[in-house]
Amino acid sequence: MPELPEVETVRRMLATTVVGRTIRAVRLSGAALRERIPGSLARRLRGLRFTGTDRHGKYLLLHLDAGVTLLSHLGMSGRWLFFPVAPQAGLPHVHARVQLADGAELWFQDPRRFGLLRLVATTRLGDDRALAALGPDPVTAPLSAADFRARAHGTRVSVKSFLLDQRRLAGLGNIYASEILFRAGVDPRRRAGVLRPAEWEAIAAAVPVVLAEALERMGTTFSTYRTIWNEPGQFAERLAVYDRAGEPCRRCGTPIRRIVQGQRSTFFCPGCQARGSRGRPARGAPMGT
DNA sequence: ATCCTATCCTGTAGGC
DNA sequence: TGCCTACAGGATAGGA
Repeated sequence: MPELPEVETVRRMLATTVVGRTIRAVRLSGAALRERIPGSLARRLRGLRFTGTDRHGKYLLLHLDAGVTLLSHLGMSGRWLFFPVAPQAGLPHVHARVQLADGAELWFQDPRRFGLLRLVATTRLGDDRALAALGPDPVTAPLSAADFRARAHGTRVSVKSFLLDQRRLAGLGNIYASEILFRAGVDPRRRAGVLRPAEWEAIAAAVPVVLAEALERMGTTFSTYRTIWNEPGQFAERLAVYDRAGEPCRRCGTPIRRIVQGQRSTFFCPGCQARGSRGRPARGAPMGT
Protein backbone atom coordinates (compact mmCIF):
# COMPACT_ATOMS: atom_id res chain seq x y z
CA MET A 1 0.00 0.00 0.00
CA PRO A 2 2.84 2.46 0.13
CA GLU A 3 2.10 4.89 -2.68
CA LEU A 4 3.53 8.30 -3.45
CA PRO A 5 2.39 10.08 -0.24
CA GLU A 6 3.66 7.26 1.96
CA VAL A 7 7.02 7.05 0.19
CA GLU A 8 7.39 10.84 0.25
CA THR A 9 6.65 10.86 3.99
CA VAL A 10 9.40 8.29 4.51
CA ARG A 11 11.77 10.22 2.27
CA ARG A 12 11.29 13.47 4.17
CA MET A 13 11.89 11.75 7.47
CA LEU A 14 15.01 10.00 6.25
CA ALA A 15 16.29 13.28 4.87
CA THR A 16 16.27 14.74 8.39
CA THR A 17 17.60 11.66 10.17
CA VAL A 18 20.10 9.66 8.13
CA VAL A 19 21.53 12.30 5.79
CA GLY A 20 24.95 13.23 7.12
CA ARG A 21 25.38 9.96 8.99
CA THR A 22 27.97 7.35 8.10
CA ILE A 23 27.41 3.62 7.70
CA ARG A 24 29.49 1.41 9.95
CA ALA A 25 28.15 -1.93 8.72
CA VAL A 26 25.20 -3.51 6.95
CA ARG A 27 23.75 -6.88 7.86
CA LEU A 28 21.57 -8.72 5.38
CA SER A 29 19.06 -11.48 6.09
CA GLY A 30 20.00 -13.34 2.95
CA ALA A 31 16.35 -13.69 1.94
CA ALA A 32 15.38 -12.65 -1.57
CA LEU A 33 13.09 -9.68 -2.00
CA ARG A 34 11.68 -8.87 -5.46
CA GLU A 35 15.22 -9.71 -6.49
CA ARG A 36 18.10 -11.22 -4.56
CA ILE A 37 20.22 -8.76 -2.57
CA PRO A 38 23.86 -9.48 -3.37
CA GLY A 39 26.24 -9.74 -0.44
CA SER A 40 28.34 -7.10 -2.17
CA LEU A 41 25.67 -4.54 -1.24
CA ALA A 42 26.75 -4.69 2.40
CA ARG A 43 30.41 -4.51 1.49
CA ARG A 44 29.98 -1.55 -0.86
CA LEU A 45 27.94 0.48 1.63
CA ARG A 46 30.37 0.12 4.50
CA GLY A 47 31.99 3.43 5.41
CA LEU A 48 29.82 5.56 3.13
CA ARG A 49 27.93 8.64 4.25
CA PHE A 50 24.36 9.51 3.29
CA THR A 51 24.40 12.74 1.33
CA GLY A 52 20.82 13.26 0.14
CA THR A 53 17.49 11.75 -0.85
CA ASP A 54 15.22 11.64 -3.85
CA ARG A 55 12.02 9.97 -4.91
CA HIS A 56 10.55 9.05 -8.25
CA GLY A 57 7.08 7.59 -8.09
CA LYS A 58 7.19 4.93 -5.42
CA TYR A 59 10.96 4.52 -5.64
CA LEU A 60 13.06 6.03 -2.87
CA LEU A 61 16.66 7.00 -3.56
CA LEU A 62 19.22 7.36 -0.80
CA HIS A 63 22.36 8.97 -2.15
CA LEU A 64 25.72 8.27 -0.59
CA ASP A 65 29.17 9.64 -1.21
CA ALA A 66 31.50 7.71 -3.52
CA GLY A 67 28.83 8.02 -6.21
CA VAL A 68 26.54 5.30 -4.91
CA THR A 69 22.77 5.42 -4.57
CA LEU A 70 20.72 2.96 -2.57
CA LEU A 71 17.50 2.44 -4.51
CA SER A 72 14.54 1.06 -2.58
CA HIS A 73 10.93 0.19 -3.19
CA LEU A 74 8.58 -0.71 -0.35
CA GLY A 75 6.43 -3.05 -2.44
CA MET A 76 3.36 -4.00 -0.45
CA SER A 77 4.64 -4.33 3.08
CA GLY A 78 8.10 -2.77 3.15
CA ARG A 79 9.18 -0.30 5.86
CA TRP A 80 12.24 1.71 6.69
CA LEU A 81 12.49 1.93 10.48
CA PHE A 82 14.88 4.28 12.25
CA PHE A 83 16.24 3.66 15.74
CA PRO A 84 18.39 6.36 17.40
CA VAL A 85 19.78 3.58 19.61
CA ALA A 86 20.14 -0.02 18.44
CA PRO A 87 17.18 -2.06 19.76
CA GLN A 88 17.87 -4.97 22.10
CA ALA A 89 15.28 -7.22 20.49
CA GLY A 90 15.02 -8.05 16.81
CA LEU A 91 11.98 -7.99 14.58
CA PRO A 92 10.79 -10.58 12.08
CA HIS A 93 11.35 -10.05 8.35
CA VAL A 94 14.15 -7.51 8.68
CA HIS A 95 16.21 -7.93 5.51
CA ALA A 96 18.76 -5.17 5.97
CA ARG A 97 20.13 -3.65 9.15
CA VAL A 98 22.12 -0.53 8.42
CA GLN A 99 24.28 0.21 11.46
CA LEU A 100 25.41 3.80 11.62
CA ALA A 101 28.65 5.04 13.08
CA ASP A 102 26.92 6.88 15.93
CA GLY A 103 25.02 3.81 17.13
CA ALA A 104 21.73 4.56 15.37
CA GLU A 105 20.28 1.93 13.06
CA LEU A 106 18.11 1.91 9.95
CA TRP A 107 16.21 -1.31 9.24
CA PHE A 108 14.44 -2.45 6.11
CA GLN A 109 11.56 -4.72 7.12
CA ASP A 110 9.35 -6.42 4.53
CA PRO A 111 7.22 -9.45 5.47
CA ARG A 112 5.90 -10.10 1.99
CA ARG A 113 9.18 -9.42 0.24
CA PHE A 114 7.75 -7.61 -2.75
CA GLY A 115 10.15 -4.78 -1.99
CA LEU A 116 13.46 -3.92 -3.61
CA LEU A 117 16.93 -2.88 -2.48
CA ARG A 118 19.50 -2.21 -5.14
CA LEU A 119 22.73 -0.21 -5.48
CA VAL A 120 23.06 2.02 -8.51
CA ALA A 121 25.85 4.35 -9.58
CA THR A 122 24.52 7.85 -8.85
CA THR A 123 25.55 9.11 -12.26
CA ARG A 124 23.82 6.18 -14.00
CA LEU A 125 20.40 6.39 -12.40
CA GLY A 126 18.81 7.06 -15.78
CA ASP A 127 20.11 3.72 -17.00
CA ASP A 128 18.54 1.72 -14.20
CA ARG A 129 15.85 -0.46 -15.75
CA ALA A 130 13.29 0.15 -13.00
CA LEU A 131 13.68 3.93 -13.01
CA ALA A 132 13.99 4.25 -16.76
CA ALA A 133 10.57 2.68 -17.25
CA LEU A 134 8.76 5.21 -15.06
CA GLY A 135 6.52 7.97 -16.33
CA PRO A 136 6.64 11.46 -14.83
CA ASP A 137 6.18 11.96 -11.11
CA PRO A 138 3.00 13.97 -10.50
CA VAL A 139 4.51 15.95 -7.62
CA THR A 140 7.87 16.91 -9.10
CA ALA A 141 6.57 17.17 -12.67
CA PRO A 142 2.82 17.90 -12.58
CA LEU A 143 0.87 16.90 -15.68
CA SER A 144 -1.56 19.23 -17.37
CA ALA A 145 -4.89 18.04 -18.72
CA ALA A 146 -3.35 18.15 -22.19
CA ASP A 147 -0.46 15.97 -21.00
CA PHE A 148 -2.87 13.39 -19.64
CA ARG A 149 -4.89 13.42 -22.81
CA ALA A 150 -1.83 12.97 -24.98
CA ARG A 151 -0.59 10.07 -22.85
CA ALA A 152 -3.98 8.39 -22.98
CA HIS A 153 -4.43 8.83 -26.70
CA GLY A 154 -5.39 5.59 -28.36
CA THR A 155 -5.44 3.43 -25.25
CA ARG A 156 -8.40 1.18 -24.58
CA VAL A 157 -7.79 0.57 -20.88
CA SER A 158 -10.04 2.02 -18.19
CA VAL A 159 -9.05 5.33 -16.67
CA LYS A 160 -8.55 3.52 -13.35
CA SER A 161 -6.04 1.11 -14.88
CA PHE A 162 -4.46 3.99 -16.74
CA LEU A 163 -3.75 5.86 -13.51
CA LEU A 164 -2.17 2.75 -12.00
CA ASP A 165 0.26 2.26 -14.90
CA GLN A 166 3.64 3.45 -13.61
CA ARG A 167 4.97 3.85 -17.16
CA ARG A 168 2.40 6.56 -17.79
CA LEU A 169 2.39 8.28 -14.42
CA ALA A 170 4.58 7.18 -11.52
CA GLY A 171 3.38 7.08 -7.95
CA LEU A 172 -0.31 6.28 -7.82
CA GLY A 173 -1.52 2.97 -6.41
CA ASN A 174 -4.88 1.45 -5.79
CA ILE A 175 -5.94 3.76 -2.98
CA TYR A 176 -5.17 7.12 -4.57
CA ALA A 177 -6.35 6.10 -8.04
CA SER A 178 -9.83 5.57 -6.61
CA GLU A 179 -9.65 8.69 -4.46
CA ILE A 180 -8.52 10.88 -7.35
CA LEU A 181 -11.30 9.66 -9.64
CA PHE A 182 -13.86 10.37 -6.93
CA ARG A 183 -12.49 13.87 -6.46
CA ALA A 184 -12.59 14.40 -10.21
CA GLY A 185 -16.11 12.98 -10.53
CA VAL A 186 -15.07 10.53 -13.23
CA ASP A 187 -16.40 6.98 -13.52
CA PRO A 188 -13.46 4.56 -13.13
CA ARG A 189 -14.92 2.26 -15.82
CA ARG A 190 -14.61 4.82 -18.60
CA ARG A 191 -11.92 4.16 -21.19
CA ALA A 192 -8.99 6.54 -20.77
CA GLY A 193 -8.69 7.05 -24.51
CA VAL A 194 -12.10 8.65 -24.87
CA LEU A 195 -12.25 10.98 -21.87
CA ARG A 196 -13.28 14.52 -22.69
CA PRO A 197 -10.96 17.47 -22.03
CA ALA A 198 -13.16 18.59 -19.13
CA GLU A 199 -12.71 15.21 -17.49
CA TRP A 200 -8.93 15.36 -17.86
CA GLU A 201 -9.06 18.87 -16.42
CA ALA A 202 -10.86 17.50 -13.38
CA ILE A 203 -8.36 14.64 -13.02
CA ALA A 204 -5.31 16.87 -13.50
CA ALA A 205 -6.69 19.18 -10.81
CA ALA A 206 -7.56 16.34 -8.43
CA VAL A 207 -4.17 14.61 -8.51
CA PRO A 208 -2.12 17.24 -6.64
CA VAL A 209 -4.95 18.03 -4.22
CA VAL A 210 -5.51 14.44 -3.11
CA LEU A 211 -1.78 13.71 -2.88
CA ALA A 212 -1.11 16.87 -0.88
CA GLU A 213 -3.89 16.11 1.58
CA ALA A 214 -2.61 12.57 2.07
CA LEU A 215 0.95 13.78 2.47
CA GLU A 216 -0.13 16.31 5.08
CA ARG A 217 -1.45 13.40 7.16
CA MET A 218 1.61 11.22 6.56
CA GLY A 219 -0.21 8.85 4.24
CA THR A 220 -2.76 6.08 4.64
CA THR A 221 -2.38 3.16 7.03
CA PHE A 222 -4.61 0.12 6.94
CA SER A 223 -2.31 -2.41 8.49
CA THR A 224 1.27 -2.45 7.30
CA TYR A 225 2.46 1.01 6.35
CA ARG A 226 4.38 2.93 9.02
CA THR A 227 6.67 5.93 9.04
CA ILE A 228 10.34 5.48 9.97
CA TRP A 229 9.28 6.11 13.59
CA ASN A 230 6.77 3.26 13.34
CA GLU A 231 3.80 5.66 13.35
CA PRO A 232 0.68 5.05 11.24
CA GLY A 233 -0.46 7.58 8.65
CA GLN A 234 -3.68 9.43 9.38
CA PHE A 235 -5.30 9.72 5.96
CA ALA A 236 -7.41 6.53 6.23
CA GLU A 237 -10.09 8.41 8.16
CA ARG A 238 -10.32 10.91 5.32
CA LEU A 239 -10.77 8.45 2.48
CA ALA A 240 -13.84 9.25 0.43
CA VAL A 241 -14.32 5.89 -1.28
CA TYR A 242 -11.46 3.44 -0.77
CA ASP A 243 -12.47 0.49 1.44
CA ARG A 244 -15.90 2.06 2.02
CA ALA A 245 -18.09 -0.34 0.01
CA GLY A 246 -21.72 -0.10 1.12
CA GLU A 247 -21.13 2.99 3.24
CA PRO A 248 -22.84 6.23 2.25
CA CYS A 249 -20.96 8.69 0.07
CA ARG A 250 -19.91 11.60 2.25
CA ARG A 251 -21.06 13.98 -0.46
CA CYS A 252 -24.36 12.58 -1.81
CA GLY A 253 -25.26 9.65 0.45
CA THR A 254 -25.29 7.03 -2.31
CA PRO A 255 -23.74 3.73 -1.13
CA ILE A 256 -20.15 3.37 -2.30
CA ARG A 257 -19.62 0.51 -4.76
CA ARG A 258 -16.74 -1.91 -5.06
CA ILE A 259 -15.91 -3.42 -8.43
CA VAL A 260 -12.90 -5.36 -9.72
CA GLN A 261 -10.76 -3.97 -12.51
CA GLY A 262 -7.57 -5.72 -13.59
CA GLN A 263 -7.92 -8.04 -10.59
CA ARG A 264 -7.85 -5.10 -8.19
CA SER A 265 -10.58 -3.46 -6.17
CA THR A 266 -11.93 -0.16 -7.36
CA PHE A 267 -14.21 1.92 -5.15
CA PHE A 268 -16.43 4.69 -6.44
CA CYS A 269 -19.65 6.58 -5.83
CA PRO A 270 -22.29 5.82 -8.49
CA GLY A 271 -23.94 9.15 -7.69
CA CYS A 272 -20.94 11.47 -7.93
CA GLN A 273 -19.10 9.53 -10.63
CA ALA A 274 -21.86 8.92 -13.13
CA ARG A 275 -20.84 7.38 -16.43
CA GLY A 276 -20.48 10.12 -19.00
CA SER A 277 -20.42 12.95 -16.49
CA ARG A 278 -18.08 15.81 -17.30
CA GLY A 279 -16.35 15.83 -13.98
CA ARG A 280 -18.15 17.09 -10.99
CA PRO A 281 -17.99 20.66 -9.77
CA ALA A 282 -15.32 21.72 -7.33
CA ARG A 283 -15.88 20.72 -3.74
CA GLY A 284 -18.50 22.89 -2.07
CA ALA A 285 -20.23 23.82 -5.30
CA PRO A 286 -23.87 22.81 -5.86
CA MET A 287 -24.30 19.19 -6.84
CA GLY A 288 -25.92 19.66 -10.17
CA THR A 289 -26.81 16.01 -10.78
C1' DA B 1 2.46 -2.46 -29.63
C1' DT B 2 -1.11 -3.27 -26.33
C1' DC B 3 -3.55 -5.57 -23.05
C1' DC B 4 -4.44 -9.22 -19.78
C1' DT B 5 -3.33 -12.93 -16.56
C1' DA B 6 -0.62 -15.41 -13.34
C1' DT B 7 3.02 -15.07 -10.12
C1' DC B 8 5.73 -13.78 -6.17
C1' DC B 9 4.79 -13.56 -0.48
C1' DT B 10 2.76 -13.41 4.38
C1' DG B 11 -0.64 -11.69 7.67
C1' DT B 12 -5.28 -11.37 8.58
C1' DA B 13 -10.23 -11.86 8.28
C1' DG B 14 -14.04 -14.73 7.69
C1' DG B 15 -16.50 -19.19 7.39
C1' DC B 16 -17.52 -23.50 9.34
C1' DT C 1 -11.31 -22.84 19.74
C1' DG C 2 -8.99 -24.02 15.68
C1' DC C 3 -8.40 -24.99 11.03
C1' DC C 4 -8.87 -23.74 6.42
C1' DT C 5 -9.36 -20.68 2.48
C1' DA C 6 -9.64 -16.26 0.29
C1' DC C 7 -7.99 -11.89 -0.05
C1' DA C 8 -5.02 -7.76 0.08
C1' DG C 9 -2.05 -5.34 -4.11
C1' DG C 10 3.25 -3.72 -5.62
C1' DA C 11 5.64 -4.93 -10.19
C1' DT C 12 6.62 -7.86 -13.97
C1' DA C 13 7.22 -11.96 -17.07
C1' DG C 14 4.99 -14.10 -20.59
C1' DG C 15 1.11 -15.09 -23.55
C1' DA C 16 -2.70 -13.65 -26.59
